[in-house]
Amino acid sequence: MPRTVDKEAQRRIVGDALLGLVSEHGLDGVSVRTVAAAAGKSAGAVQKYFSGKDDMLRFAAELVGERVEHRMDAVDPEGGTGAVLRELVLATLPVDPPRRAEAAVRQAFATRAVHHEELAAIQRETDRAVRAALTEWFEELWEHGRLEPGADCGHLADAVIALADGFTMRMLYAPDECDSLVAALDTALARLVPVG
Amino acid sequence: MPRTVDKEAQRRIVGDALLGLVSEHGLDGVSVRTVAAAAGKSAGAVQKYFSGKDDMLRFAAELVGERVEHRMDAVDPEGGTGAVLRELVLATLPVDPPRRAEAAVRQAFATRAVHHEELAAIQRETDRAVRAALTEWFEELWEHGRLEPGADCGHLADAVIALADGFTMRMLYAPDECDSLVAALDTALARLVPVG
DNA sequence: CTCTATAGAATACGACCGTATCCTTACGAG
DNA sequence: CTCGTAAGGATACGGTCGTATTCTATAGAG
Repeated sequence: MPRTVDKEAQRRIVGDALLGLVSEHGLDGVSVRTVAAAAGKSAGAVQKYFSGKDDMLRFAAELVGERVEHRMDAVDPEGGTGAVLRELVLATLPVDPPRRAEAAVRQAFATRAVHHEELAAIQRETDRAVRAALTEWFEELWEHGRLEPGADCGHLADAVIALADGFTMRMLYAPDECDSLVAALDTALARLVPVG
Repeated sequence: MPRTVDKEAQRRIVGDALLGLVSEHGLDGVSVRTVAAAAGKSAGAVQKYFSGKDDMLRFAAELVGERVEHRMDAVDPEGGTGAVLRELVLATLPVDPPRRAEAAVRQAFATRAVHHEELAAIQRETDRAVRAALTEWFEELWEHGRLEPGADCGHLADAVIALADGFTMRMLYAPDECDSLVAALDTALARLVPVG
């Protein structure tokens, strides 16, 4: 067998370049050629790694999912119950350049998913994982009596996710209101999840 | 002076066609030609009404803003305080085909606004109006003692908007979870805004 | 070393894009 | 009625898109 190369590693490099491009210019700035250039490769090269643009987008969307879950796992360290939840949500909010870049990417893919069933399935899978983790976290709180008896942990998780996504969207196109919005988030979380 | 025509009316017709196209295929499905076809006109005709595609998008974005405010004004009739707030939020959620179409359009423009300052300004203006109305509504509640004394009406409005936007986004790419998400919204609203 | 299959670049092709430029038609002022 | 002007259709142009195809060079098996 002749010359070979780690295809999965190359796909990851190209996927990273694609996500960088999306964070800067949205999905509209993504073409096979611009992605290849951003990855330091020729357009012909990326054609060897992906069967087409759709394959590229699907791969990148899964990369985004991985990153979200990884970012939430990284918060886990304990602290005040309310503070941990706050950090859990802030981890995904566009409050600094790197988080803003990632949030812009998530929003771009979520919007494309509205009319793209394959991407929608990936979005739903990511949501399912995040929701499961959050629900489990709430259930632990509940078992320790730090949550009122009647609380529905699943609904609570959905509400926190929606709150995070909603604030994310607004912060993305209104960066100046970021501080005020974080304050609003804090009061909302305090009301939604009254830490025992 | 020769033959004339109501330009603003024509702009509105073309804008409507554009929004219909966006609701079906996203902003990617929008080109001067496709919009013209959807409006039953030739591509050359719409060029007489708009200075370019950007002008067209800007006009359509303002149309969306008008519709949102109009839709919220239409809810106003009184009822149980909690029920009114619920209806106010549900009015913008994609719970049936027409509302889904409008929500998809809003999300598409919000996402483009992330990298398009002109559209972002329009989004912020719409948000400002909605937030002001909601804040005023909360302040009335507060003055009637139906809200706890320390409540920050502005922050509450921001939280409700974020909640609505977040649930909207998720419902758009996960329509099957719609019922469950509405249930989560109800519990979230009950906790966020404890109706006296 | 030789040969072959692959990496990767370059190029080609047809489609669609936004916009500019005609051209024909028909209304309305004089 | 006549004529200038706006309406609106048709077409042209340069550019970019996704993808298919072609070519060269190189790494590894024998």
